[in-house]
Amino acid sequence: MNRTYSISELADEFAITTRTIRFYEEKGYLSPRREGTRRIYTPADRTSLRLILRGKRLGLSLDETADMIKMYGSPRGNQIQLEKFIARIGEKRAELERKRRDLEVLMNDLQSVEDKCHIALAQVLGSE
Amino acid sequence: MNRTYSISELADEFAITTRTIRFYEEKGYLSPRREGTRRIYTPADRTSLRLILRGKRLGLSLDETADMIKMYGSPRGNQIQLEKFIARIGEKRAELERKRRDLEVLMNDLQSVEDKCHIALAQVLGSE
DNA sequence: AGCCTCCTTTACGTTAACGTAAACGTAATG
DNA sequence: CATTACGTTTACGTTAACGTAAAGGAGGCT
Repeated sequence: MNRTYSISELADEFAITTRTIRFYEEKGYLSPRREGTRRIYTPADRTSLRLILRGKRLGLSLDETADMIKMYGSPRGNQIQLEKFIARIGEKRAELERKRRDLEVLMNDLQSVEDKCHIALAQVLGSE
Repeated sequence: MNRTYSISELADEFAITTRTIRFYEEKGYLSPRREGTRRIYTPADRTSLRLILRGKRLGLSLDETADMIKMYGSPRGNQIQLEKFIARIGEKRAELERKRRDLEVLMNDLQSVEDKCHIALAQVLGSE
């Protein structure tokens, strides 16, 4: 069942506003078909939106995210082009790797703060 | 050796501008001491800056990052306060967990694109 | 018919996070 | 002693990513 979506259905599902969705279209990151004047979104459109929001959560700009989405097609081109493309992917992965390290450090820090909290809590409860 | 840093030393080290550092101070995220009119940064200031930039790379706002940095002191307070604090930490960790999942999905996607590239490359090289 | 709901376009407003320029102080260096 | 390097404050400018309001169309319910 290849159902479709209205703009407010998508907005509700992803907890964003319709303005945001229209904004993404205005900038060229989405292009739903029209039925009369109304926008009709396919599952593919919905996937694009999900990818955009995922990139956003990771601190990527819309342009950066759009670049990555473009990469998702099947790679084509001659040897030179393919090699350049692989290099670009490598850069992106390096960037994401750094994010992952940042994330781990931050989560470790939070963990140790929480540990301290539990110790403090145990002391408070023990001295009553 | 508890050395200190000038503003441009820090700017160079972290590949940002002095304007950025002054902006962080203006917003209250840094407060270096002064020697005459010049700003002098301690290793602790430098650490704060590093934390700010780390948060930024992960897509956190300056306010969010500053909130997290504030958490880093030793936890104090009565039972209620400690429990609320632990709850706040839990929320942050949940948010970071989601980022981590997002990151893994994205990196997997990139990996499979790269795989396709290598296959395409092998075909190009094989058919010459 | 009147109202509600969902949609549309157009357009000005807002916020965070800096950029950029002007105008000036101070200290070392050729 | 003039230039160069580094620092300062003040203030207006910019960009991304939407928010918000106005004004209206199309279909359905009562």
